[in-house]
Amino acid sequence: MSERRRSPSIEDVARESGVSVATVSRALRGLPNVATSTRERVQAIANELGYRADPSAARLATGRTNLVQIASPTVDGWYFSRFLAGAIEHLNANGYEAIAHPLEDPGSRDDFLNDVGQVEKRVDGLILVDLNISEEAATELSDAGVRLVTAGFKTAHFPSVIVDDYRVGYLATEHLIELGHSRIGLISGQPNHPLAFSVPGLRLAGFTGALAAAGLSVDPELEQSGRFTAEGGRLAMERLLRMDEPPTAVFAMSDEMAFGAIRAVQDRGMKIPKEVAIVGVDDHEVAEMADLTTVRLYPRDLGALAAKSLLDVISGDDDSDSFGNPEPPHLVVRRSTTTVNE
Amino acid sequence: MSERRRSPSIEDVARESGVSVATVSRALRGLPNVATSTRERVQAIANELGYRADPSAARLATGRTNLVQIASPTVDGWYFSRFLAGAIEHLNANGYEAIAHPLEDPGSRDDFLNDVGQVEKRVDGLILVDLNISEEAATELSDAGVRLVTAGFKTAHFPSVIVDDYRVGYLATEHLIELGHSRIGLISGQPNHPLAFSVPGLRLAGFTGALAAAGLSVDPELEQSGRFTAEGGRLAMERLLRMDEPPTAVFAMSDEMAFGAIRAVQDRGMKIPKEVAIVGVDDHEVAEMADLTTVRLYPRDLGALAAKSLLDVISGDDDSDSFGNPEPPHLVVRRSTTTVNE
DNA sequence: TGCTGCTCTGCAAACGTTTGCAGTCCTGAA
DNA sequence: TTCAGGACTGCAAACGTTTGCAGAGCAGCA
Repeated sequence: MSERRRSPSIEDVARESGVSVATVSRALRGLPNVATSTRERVQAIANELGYRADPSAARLATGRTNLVQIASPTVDGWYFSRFLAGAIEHLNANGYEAIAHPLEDPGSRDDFLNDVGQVEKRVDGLILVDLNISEEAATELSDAGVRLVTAGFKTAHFPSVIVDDYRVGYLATEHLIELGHSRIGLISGQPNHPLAFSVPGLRLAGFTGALAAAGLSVDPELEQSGRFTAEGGRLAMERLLRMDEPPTAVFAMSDEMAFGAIRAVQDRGMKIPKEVAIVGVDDHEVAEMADLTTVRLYPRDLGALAAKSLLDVISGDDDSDSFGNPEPPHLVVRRSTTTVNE
Repeated sequence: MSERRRSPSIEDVARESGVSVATVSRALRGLPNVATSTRERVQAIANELGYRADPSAARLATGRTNLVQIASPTVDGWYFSRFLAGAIEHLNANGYEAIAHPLEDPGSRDDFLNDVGQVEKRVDGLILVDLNISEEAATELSDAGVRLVTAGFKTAHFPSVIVDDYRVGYLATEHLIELGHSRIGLISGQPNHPLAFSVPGLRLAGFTGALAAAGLSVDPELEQSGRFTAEGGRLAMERLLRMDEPPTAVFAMSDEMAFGAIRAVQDRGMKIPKEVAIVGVDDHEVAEMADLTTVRLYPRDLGALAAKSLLDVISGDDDSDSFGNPEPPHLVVRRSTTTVNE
């Protein structure tokens, strides 16, 4: 059993180098007004002793934690995991650690909302991704002085970084309409909680918007929830195909659901895109292999941008409420909708 | 601009309820030896004031952070994001927050190794997943008193939670051999850093082990790196197919690489499994849709198990070095290797 | 020489908890 | 009636930093 030796404190460094703790603190943090000679000596001793400032003590003294929390519906979805990766990379590069905080079930969302006012003491900032928050909650957060950036939706109080999900729905649907389809199915996901996933609503709006622009009516029966999973997409597509008058094209709100949908179509022995055309969203790595037409998103970039924005807010230069938004979503046409541009 | 009011401290609660801060602290944390009446009064006041103990101060006083760090090669890979999800869920359910810390590039790995000794002051525990760490580094960590659980590999010093990656390679390869293949390609990933991804080596060992058991020799030319991405898998497969004597079957170390490989085969106009059989690893959601034979893993369960183990270690009941391991990997046969069991 | 102002350093007060120790009060038994 | 001991509470010392303020020393200038 190896001994658990107490790690050196700032006092040890001070004693060893014959200066006060204040000077050590200043020397090590690169503050001005410390003689070069002392600074070097202190650094040497600190190095030798393997000293690092205790984060808890520093946090207590400064009120800054160098911690950022990222709350998202999930941590393992295609979109969110990439968002996380982009955000964390940027945060780590700037000396912050990232607390990943998925809010999968309504229970954890309630918990989260309950002590959302305490967030300010736990972390320096918060990134809320694709989680609708009520205006009251936003006000409370704002009053509590929480540094917050939202991603994927907007509030009145905080800067946000968004993807134009109306456009996503519009582009996909417009594409299908241009190909001559008029009976278009929708595989969506469902919001259900005060802190609900905000994306489906916007994509739905884009979907109906495109239909309306083309003078087409929407048939509510043609919308099926796929719960944003491949399996859910497959089941949704099966329901659509079983209808008396099935759609000739389908817009799935995510590639994963589209994959499931493709499978359901193939299992019925039907041909894509001849009998059913399918378009997804994301441009999942597998989409290319599956020849899936899709609306490409850039979650990793978005995460990085959200992180950057938050750090700006934290450091005080939050002059503008809107930060440069990333590459807008755009359509990538493949063979799941057309055989033309091979 | 809304006012930034200072949040109430324990002193405010104490004054308001006419007791000392010590009593407040004890009352709120449910410690014994506080009269029920006082406890209730204090709780009421605390509630009314919206008081929550400042985590930084509590951490400084107790030395416990209620923070756990999870270091993994990536945060957005299929496997790792699910591992994370499982681990975080368990941690959050037990009052811990999780710091996600990807170590994508060698630079960040070096940084990580450098102040790995300081980990103990930042968090209560550390989960290291699929990152080979040298025995010296492990010793250093152990000496520093770091609570650590490794996942995906073992060290002499810490409990671990593992998936039998030798078995993964063996099962996949054995399956191909049983189907009559003798010239089997391998799409792998490459380790390159002291803190390297440890999985490929074991799967490779299982691969060669199975070949050896069948009296087959290994042709080093048949191993191509796919860098654990779909695109990489596709390129690797293209290289294999261009060989003078291409393999009749391929074992890809991940489903994503297998997807790319499938695509490469199809682009050549070749048939799966007739001309090339393919087996992957993971049982990615899309694998079923792609009819990909694969070795199924349970990363989410593994993450939860790792978290559980770490919490056991933290709370002191780390009697055993090995914790129940999760469901072992097993083969899921689909049509990318055989048309028989349709 | 005397004064101003700058550079460097130290003192000590926060920051907001937790917890060992000691004290007070009270109940019940001898 | 006395005393032991238990239940409850408070005092004050940590925990390890950061930072406002003031002082010491010194150089430059009048």
